[in-house]
Amino acid sequence: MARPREFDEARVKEALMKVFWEKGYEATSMQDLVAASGLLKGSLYGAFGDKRALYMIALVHYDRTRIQAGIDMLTGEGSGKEKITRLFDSVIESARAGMFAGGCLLCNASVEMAPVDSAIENSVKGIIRRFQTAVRAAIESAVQRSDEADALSGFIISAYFGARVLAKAGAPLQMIVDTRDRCLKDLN
Amino acid sequence: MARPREFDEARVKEALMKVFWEKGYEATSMQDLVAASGLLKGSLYGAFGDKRALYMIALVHYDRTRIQAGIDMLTGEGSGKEKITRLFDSVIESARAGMFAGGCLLCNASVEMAPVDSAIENSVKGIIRRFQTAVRAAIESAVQRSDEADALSGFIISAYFGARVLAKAGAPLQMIVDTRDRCLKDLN
DNA sequence: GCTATTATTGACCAATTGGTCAATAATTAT
DNA sequence: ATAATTATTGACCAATTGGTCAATAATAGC
Repeated sequence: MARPREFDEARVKEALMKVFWEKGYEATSMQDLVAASGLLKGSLYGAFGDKRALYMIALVHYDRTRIQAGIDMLTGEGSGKEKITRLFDSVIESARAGMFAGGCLLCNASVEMAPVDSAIENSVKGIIRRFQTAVRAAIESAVQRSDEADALSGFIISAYFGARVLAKAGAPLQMIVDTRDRCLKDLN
Repeated sequence: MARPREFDEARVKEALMKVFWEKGYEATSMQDLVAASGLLKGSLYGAFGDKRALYMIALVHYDRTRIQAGIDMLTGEGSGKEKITRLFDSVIESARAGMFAGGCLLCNASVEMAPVDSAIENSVKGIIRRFQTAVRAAIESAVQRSDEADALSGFIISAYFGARVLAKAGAPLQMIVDTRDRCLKDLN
């Protein structure tokens, strides 16, 4: 009944996300998004909305791909200790690789956008909640008393976020390794 | 031999810092800095340099005031456990207060500026090093084997950064409390 | 008082910002 | 074929961006 879209929505979302991921919200211009997506400004507005809406879409896409991949890592097989190890090893790996300066979009959004955009804040909080729930489930069997899992999961999220920030700052890799090891200490 | 400055340098630096602290680099305009400092653009440029230089000055000022205050907390009297407690309690306190959205300028700079400005990156790394050294010194006597202090200090910095990010995102206060408690666990 | 030096001022700049819109194109249902 | 609907296009916009500069003002040394 109407003219069909010429672009692949998933591919465009991925492209938009990568720009915000690497540069942050404010440092990203509509020109950057136009260049990365292959769409023209008018099309971006027509299809998705303004810059804020694009950022929100990017965050949701990050959640559904990268965060979900992390949660899958925590949900798969292996002991709780192995799962948390994998989680931090992915940080170490990407820090070692260097190059891509994005870090973790969820962290970035927490620092840059959550304090100034309540819709983003709510979204970020929801993602953190889901993330923590997955961590809790992963360690529930790896901990002595199961009520420890609650507090431990919050703490692990903190350490994870901190490690991501340190990695982005270019701090010594050893700090991240130490963070991982300390998080694993009481797990089995 | 020349016309004297009409402004109080320390006061201006404090004002500049607060703007960058609250809004970040990109979201801060020269107009914001002009308004906050009371100086005109030309004076800011003449006295300090361009926007990047102003940010650097703000970061150094943050180091010499806020970070130093944190280090002083770690250097004063009390057990290692008490010192680390104080450190995290300051996060909890400012998270509870809400209102001021700045979080920790060092964290913010790690996320926003370190990856795109090598001068800032170096400065951030230096501050983190000093911070970690102070934490190590604070816990050296609070730990069983003194070689633990090395790894533990890196981990505590991670947890601290993570707590700051979670606080800024508006995550549940309980997560930060849990982070603190877990960091204190092996200290005495 | 004059000179040299530096600070302050505000007008000014090109470039870029996020965003709009009317014209055109490509569909489907009739 | 035509009408209705939606997508694409690129020119266009006012506002703001970071930054410059010549004129003026205030000081210290002579």
